[in-house]
Amino acid sequence: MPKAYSPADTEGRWYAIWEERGYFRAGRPERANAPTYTIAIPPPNVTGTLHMGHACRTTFEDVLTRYHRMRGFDTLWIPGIDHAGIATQVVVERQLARENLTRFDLGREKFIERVWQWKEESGGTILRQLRKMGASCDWSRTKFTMDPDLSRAVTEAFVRLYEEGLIYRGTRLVNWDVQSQTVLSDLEVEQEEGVQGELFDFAYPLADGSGEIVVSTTRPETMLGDTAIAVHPDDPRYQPFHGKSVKHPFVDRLIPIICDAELVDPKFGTGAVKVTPAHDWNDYETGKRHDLPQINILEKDGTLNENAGPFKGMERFAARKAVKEKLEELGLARGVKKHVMTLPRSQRSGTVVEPMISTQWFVRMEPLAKPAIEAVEQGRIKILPEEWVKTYFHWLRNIQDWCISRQLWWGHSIPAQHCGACGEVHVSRTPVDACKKCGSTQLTADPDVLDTWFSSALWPFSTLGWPEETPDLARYYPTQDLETGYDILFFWVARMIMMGIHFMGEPPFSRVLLAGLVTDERGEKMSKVKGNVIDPLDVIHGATGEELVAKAEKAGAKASGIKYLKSTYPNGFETYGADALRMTLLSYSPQAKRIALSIKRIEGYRNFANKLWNASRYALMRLEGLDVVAGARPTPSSLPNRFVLSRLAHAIRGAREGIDAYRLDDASQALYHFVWDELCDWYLELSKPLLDSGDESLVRETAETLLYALEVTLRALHPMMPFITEEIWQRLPKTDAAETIMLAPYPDAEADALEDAEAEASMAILQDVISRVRGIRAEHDLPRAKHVEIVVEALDDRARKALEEGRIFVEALAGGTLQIEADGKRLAEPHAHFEGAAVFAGPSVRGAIPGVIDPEKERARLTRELAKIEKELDALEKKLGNESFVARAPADVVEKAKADRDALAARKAQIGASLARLSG
RNA sequence: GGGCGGAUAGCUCAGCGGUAGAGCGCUGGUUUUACACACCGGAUGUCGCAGGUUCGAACCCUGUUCCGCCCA
Repeated sequence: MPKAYSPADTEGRWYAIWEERGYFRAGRPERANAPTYTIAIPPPNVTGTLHMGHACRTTFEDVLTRYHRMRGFDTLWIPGIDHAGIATQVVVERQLARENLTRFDLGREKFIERVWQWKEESGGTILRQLRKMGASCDWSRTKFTMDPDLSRAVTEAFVRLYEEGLIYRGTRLVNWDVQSQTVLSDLEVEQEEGVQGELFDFAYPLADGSGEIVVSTTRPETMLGDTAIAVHPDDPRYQPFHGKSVKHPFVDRLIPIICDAELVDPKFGTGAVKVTPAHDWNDYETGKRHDLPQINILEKDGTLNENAGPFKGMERFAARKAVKEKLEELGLARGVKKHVMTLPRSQRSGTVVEPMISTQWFVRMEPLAKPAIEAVEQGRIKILPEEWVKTYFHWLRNIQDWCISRQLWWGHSIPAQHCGACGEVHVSRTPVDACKKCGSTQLTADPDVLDTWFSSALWPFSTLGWPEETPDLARYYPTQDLETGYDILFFWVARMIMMGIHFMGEPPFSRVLLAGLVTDERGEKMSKVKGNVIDPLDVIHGATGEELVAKAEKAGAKASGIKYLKSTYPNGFETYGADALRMTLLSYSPQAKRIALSIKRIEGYRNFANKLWNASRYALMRLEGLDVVAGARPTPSSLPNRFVLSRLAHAIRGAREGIDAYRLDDASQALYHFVWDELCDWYLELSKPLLDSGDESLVRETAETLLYALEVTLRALHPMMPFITEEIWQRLPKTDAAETIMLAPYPDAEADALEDAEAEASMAILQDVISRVRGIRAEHDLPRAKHVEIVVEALDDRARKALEEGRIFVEALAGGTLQIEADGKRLAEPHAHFEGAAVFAGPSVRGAIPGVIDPEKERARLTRELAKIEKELDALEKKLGNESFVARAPADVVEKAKADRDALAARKAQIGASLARLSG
């Protein structure tokens, strides 16, 4: 075995074997009667490449999947990709642009062909990358949302919802993305807060020439669509204006002055508000209240239409400028103020979204939301961490209808036809030949496609074959856990719950597990421009500083981003490996909304992998020629062997409880702590004197326990660190016939380990003595080679037994000869009996090391120790001096305080006396 | 404007009613044949601020300041 673990030599090899041997597949015959455990992957975009968010998802889901697989479940992790409407269309359009073509040059059909061609060639790179993370998906069931079967599911769902009156076509104000030239749902509009803008004031002259009314706007061009001026009915300033009209300065139109207490805040601006029902949400509602005309002034591309009169054909922002200038010219401008505002931007294109009146398809959400709320209220779905439940309820209880049509080419067609003769709309699974109302054959297919999230909402059952009643659907629906980032709780999770309940009659999963977003170590969102994107593959495989910079530059990072990159990671990344990255991602609390990924932390887990590797190396070296195999649990007699099996039980319990409670941070921590601080730092060291003891049965027992504990630990760790655990496990001699650790059973704290409180308590005493002796060695610069005599006295029976039984361990680990005192005579006055002795006092043992001290250093050490003891003792005495505490606190708490106080007092006396002797 | 969350060791964070924890960093020592990606020691905190509840508060309550995010 090499001295250091090399992930590069291990990971690819094992993954290929696992995949080739079909270990990831669900439906293994021997598990035909086993309970199922299913997770549907949050399908990444077909255009996507692996980023830390995916790495995070993949790790969490893989841990859950592997854990359940090892526990014997028939485990299915369904992989797949999303067609990602706008994103994909943009990628292919950009490609066309390089050939000086637009999608319109190709035409719809040819364009779609081109997208498919792109998809076949370079789509789904990410699925290959997920394998690098170790994802144990059942690749034989990989789905794509545009596959024929999934498209059929979309059509079926649409038609059924339409027939049930839950999908309708409506004309109303919608969010329009002028760049992508499509409508967006509310969720796809992001509010950019704190934008420095300006408030422009201008005057409308009254039609009767009796004066003017001044209004304010951040979007002057919208005045071309104004159809009212609103004032507050109670505002005395505008009493004389009630019932009057103003004259529009650019288009031939009289605009009424109306009173509206809801829209107008008399304290804001001039107290008079221009009303543009066709381009503003509040104004739209106001318009409906007052039956105002809706005048649309925009074309789909954001230029102004014929309703804009002289401004027709201008781009919206150019028009804004032109309108202002023209108002200046006319003497109607009334000044400009700075104004902080919120801008709605398209999540996809980033452009400022324009509210516009349009005819679109909508899903009526309220009836669907109700059961989705109940499912969580009744506990049929559990959302973790629980703090998200409130957010979930709040959104669903205030839900708006969902605009599902998109004016794109790439996506699922809306299964509707429009009659050119009578206007009748037909929605059907297969197209009709003639209009059912008028018989006309002038039917055109609805040109729109569906919101990508519509198909995603069906994902947990469409991937299993719905609407066909397939065996997979019967066996694996509902799934168990759904794990994803909290950012798509509404976009995806809530909609899946609604659709799952609606179409399948029961929720699509029983738990929703939400995780935070991965950011850079400063807590800033990773972005190509900022140059702070950490590519999971670079972390896994390693990358030089130059490579990182070159990559960031190619991705379009700003100079400041490059600077950050250079100063933060001057030497790039070493080959940390997938296991280290996985452990790191797991180590963050799921309650944290930010996962500020630190390379140092990854390095720490890389070191951990190496630690595990070397512990195994030690074990295998020591086992050579001993003919032991890992198999049934040993029942050792020696203290360290009992100790390690007991701590192992504790670690397994921690791991299981952590995973079950979706606290993978606790689970990984429990195992990390066990391996490093208990198995390696203590047990391995304790095993050395045992294995060197020459006592055949003791050697055998220890070899068996060592191997056994290691083997169980590897299985416990496997879901988190699949590669290294497999690599080591395969090298261990064992009776287990399993071909792979992947299919070996997950350890159980009761059956596979052995709790032993007695052994733990005794070991704690030995550990205490060893640590104290080591502390004295360090303080007095006593090298390991310097042999010392350790005189100890047990203060109780257990300690006496432990010291007698543990002599060789203390001697080996502390380095010295142990002299156990038969009574307390000499250690009661150590300085009278031991020349130049360093003394120590633990909770159940006191002792001395004669002939070693440097008086100065010893005094310093004892003073420090005494101060610590006194601080604790003071606190306890104060507490016990409080009558209320003794009277009201639970008896066990009081008892413990008393016992602690007595032990501390004894230690204080011992240390205090030594210190006094030294100083005197 | 409404809602949610955070403020704990130099940094990143865990703990959420019974004497303050981890990793990294800092620091002294060690080539002890598993591991220097290591080992053995050490130092480090008015747990944002102010009140309250309690025998006891980092933890519960109220207020307050700053910082995030979400929704309007």
